[in-house]
Amino acid sequence: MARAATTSDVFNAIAEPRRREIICLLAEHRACSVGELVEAMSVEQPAVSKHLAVLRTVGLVTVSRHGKSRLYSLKPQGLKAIHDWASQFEKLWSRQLSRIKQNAERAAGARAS
Amino acid sequence: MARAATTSDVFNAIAEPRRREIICLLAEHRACSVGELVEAMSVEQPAVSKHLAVLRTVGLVTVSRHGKSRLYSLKPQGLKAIHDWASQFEKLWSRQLSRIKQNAERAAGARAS
DNA sequence: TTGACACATTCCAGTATGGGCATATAATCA
DNA sequence: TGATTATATGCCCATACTGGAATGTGTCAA
Repeated sequence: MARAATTSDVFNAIAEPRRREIICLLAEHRACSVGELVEAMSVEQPAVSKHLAVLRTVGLVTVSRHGKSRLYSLKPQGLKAIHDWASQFEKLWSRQLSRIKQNAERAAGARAS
Repeated sequence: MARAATTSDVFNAIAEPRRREIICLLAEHRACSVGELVEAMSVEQPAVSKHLAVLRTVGLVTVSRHGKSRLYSLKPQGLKAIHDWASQFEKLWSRQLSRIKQNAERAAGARAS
């Protein structure tokens, strides 16, 4: 079997750095045309269009036509899925972080005494 | 240019479903040997070892030798990075969700009157 | 209708993947 | 030491990806 399709789910879709960049740009500005994205990123137009197609098929963006151009906007619910998945492990990293902190404080105390 | 390496960052590493499964298993049990993972998942041992190698290179797991077997355990900080990235968009999806809810309530009110 | 513009799509090349299989390596035991 | 167990690694194949170049498609203006 080969690597899963980028369009198979949100996890695969956001693995690509350019697509995460697009997501950030769409989050900052309410909606962007393809041309605006091309200008903001340093990527050729066909590449941007392809990335947008991936994001569209996994439901992370929507399109609307406005004259000659198309406006893409973010559909953030898909990102919530990622967030929820990671939240599963929140206790683990906070516990670990507090342990690291405790160790550091204990070490500092030992040095002071 | 080709697709980014699975080992290039945490986002690419967790794109693969088996690797997410391994992460969940390691979160449930404190630590697992390769054999335990092989048994829990329905994947051959070499495949599991390769997935673990990917997770190791991106820093999501650590290994320790215990006799003949090796115990893998989760290093959850890497997952915090994912969580933090997604948190960036939290306002957007909560806003959208409340809007959807409002619309639903308004529609229900219109039907009632 | 023709031309120009904004995007989308197709084809190509180079690369890397994930699983299966065989095999190498490390550690324990008789 | 030799055998066995527990993993890791190397090789192969089919698959899929990303970017570039060229081309198709839809919309607007004159």
